[in-house]
Amino acid sequence: MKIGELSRRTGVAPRLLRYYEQQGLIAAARSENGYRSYGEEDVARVERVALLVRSGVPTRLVRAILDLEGVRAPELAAVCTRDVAEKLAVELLELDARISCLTRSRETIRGFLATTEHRELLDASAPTAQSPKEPTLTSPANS
DNA sequence: GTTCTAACA
DNA sequence: TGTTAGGA
Repeated sequence: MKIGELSRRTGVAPRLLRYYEQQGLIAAARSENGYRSYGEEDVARVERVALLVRSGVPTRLVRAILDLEGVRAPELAAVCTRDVAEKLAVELLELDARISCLTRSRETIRGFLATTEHRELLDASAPTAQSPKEPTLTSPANS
């Protein structure tokens, strides 16, 4: 499929799709006319990238995460440089800090809403709640 | 009409 | 990112 269709199916603007490609987050084959050509798998890939980015993960980390998932063989992981490992450890710390921050914010909001007369809005998919086409989270391991 | 690259405000 | 230019 071409970029237009991928854009419609993922809700990600063509402009952004090209940007993600520049950042090495997604790869696209090229057809004879020079147009980017995507496969079905790319739909999920893009949704995943988009979710990661929307979650506040810097593109540079998104790239790292995606690359890491590609390295399944323990033999390869074993050769991870000390330098690389230390950088990843730092990312992990920053990620934990953000998750904690977001978790506290969520509880604060949830707690407040539960106190109001609009508690029903806490029901997962409330009619008015805006949650259009949320991709079903991540692909690999996801709760 | 859709897509491409490059570049500016 | 939006958008415009100049092509294919």
